[in-house]
Amino acid sequence: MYTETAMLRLGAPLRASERAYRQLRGEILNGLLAPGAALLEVEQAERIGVSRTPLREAVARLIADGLVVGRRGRGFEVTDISVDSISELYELRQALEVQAIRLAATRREPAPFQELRDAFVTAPDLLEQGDIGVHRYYVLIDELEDAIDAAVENPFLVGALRAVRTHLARIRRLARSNPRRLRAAAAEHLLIIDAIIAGDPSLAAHATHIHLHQSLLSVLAAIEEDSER
Amino acid sequence: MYTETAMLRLGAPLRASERAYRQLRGEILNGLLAPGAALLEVEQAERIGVSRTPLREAVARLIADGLVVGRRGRGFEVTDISVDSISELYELRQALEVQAIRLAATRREPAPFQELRDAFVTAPDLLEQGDIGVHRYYVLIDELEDAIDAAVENPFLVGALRAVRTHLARIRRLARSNPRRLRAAAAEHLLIIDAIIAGDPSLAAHATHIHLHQSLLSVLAAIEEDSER
DNA sequence: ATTGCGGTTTCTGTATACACAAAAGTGATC
DNA sequence: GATCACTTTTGTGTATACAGAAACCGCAAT
Repeated sequence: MYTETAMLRLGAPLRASERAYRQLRGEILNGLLAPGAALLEVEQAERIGVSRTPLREAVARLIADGLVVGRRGRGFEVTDISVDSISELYELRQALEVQAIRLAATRREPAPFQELRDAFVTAPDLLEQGDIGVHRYYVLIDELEDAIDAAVENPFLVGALRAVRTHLARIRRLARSNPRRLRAAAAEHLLIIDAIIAGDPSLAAHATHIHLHQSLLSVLAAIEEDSER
Repeated sequence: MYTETAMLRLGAPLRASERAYRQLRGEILNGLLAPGAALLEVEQAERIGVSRTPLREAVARLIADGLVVGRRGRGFEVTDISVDSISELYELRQALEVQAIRLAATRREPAPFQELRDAFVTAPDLLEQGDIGVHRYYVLIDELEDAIDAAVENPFLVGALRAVRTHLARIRRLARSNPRRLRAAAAEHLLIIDAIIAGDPSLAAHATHIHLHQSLLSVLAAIEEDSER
């Protein structure tokens, strides 16, 4: 029956290892599995509902992602995020994003960025609308990142960026940005987009450098603030 | 992205998955397993002398390293190296090495670089001595890279650099550099080292940029030459 | 009270068996 | 001779069983 094969392809019974990977990754990124949390194979395998073999494969991928480390004797644990590691991550991020933006401004196809420009112009309004607006703003940023990735056309660079963004997702969680910072960030993004549209790699690179500098300062300040309470 | 440093005690027999990983990785890097070569689980497991489970783990790590890709229908194959991918890799490498050198020049502890400087001054002599000298020269470069990694003190950045160097090892194999290029490269390295010792991040960064530009040109020329024969 | 030791338990590392899907081979029919 | 259905083979995905090692716990000795 053709419906059967179709269902097998589309209805997508994901492989168990893939399911385990996505679930664990998601739980780590949204903080459900906190830094330092122990991952025991049998325990996690039962919880997720797969056997140990696919679970091990999932954990191996998480280790490669840098989200999990094997610990000496027993099991694995979720990597923790220190203030130092945030600064270090941003040193890598600076290098990658500046290069990516530079390439995007060089090879740009302006159309998608024109659309994004329009969206970012109205971003400050969005940020007046509370949590829903903030969420929409983050979606916008995702779209910008996707557009940049597409414009860069470099699997190596995009891959490295993806890895960095994985860690950033965790950092954002523990240092929620304030509205003022988000408005400033929107303006910075707008400048970057304009530089890409204008085909000015140097301007785009400098604007990105500044943006990331401010972003790091804001993150560190937010964490400082949190830890004082 | 750095791979698990493995919890192996000295003297302890290596885990089967680790053995499989190292052997396959080595064979891919030195060209024994050529780009495009198929990796069948059962076949490779028998050859290496481990069962399928650890072999799968090894392959998963190779995929994370970007040395192997899962292919359409069946099995896995060694990733191939196109001219395009070399240029792309160098775009990433530029970003990482420039940032690394910049940081090394900022945080430098001059001592190890002083020693390396002395060694690089005599590098041209080394290159007169045929293959043995060339090999020694490559060892010198490894030491320079190690010194930079240590000076950078950034696991994220160093991890990304390691990944890039993995791919570079394969590229070097298929584009052996000529002695003239190596002599020029030695001079370029000397300039970079001097900039680090002088604590001049900007000079070091620019010198690195130039060096990588020349390096890419040389690699592409060598490949062009080879393919014409 | 603390520390050293041995048994117990738990967990990982590895092998293997089974199930299911895809490709290749085979034969029959037109 | 070509094409299509069916069988066989091959290979992956998953579960599970087994072995060895590390942590835990209680007991005893100082």
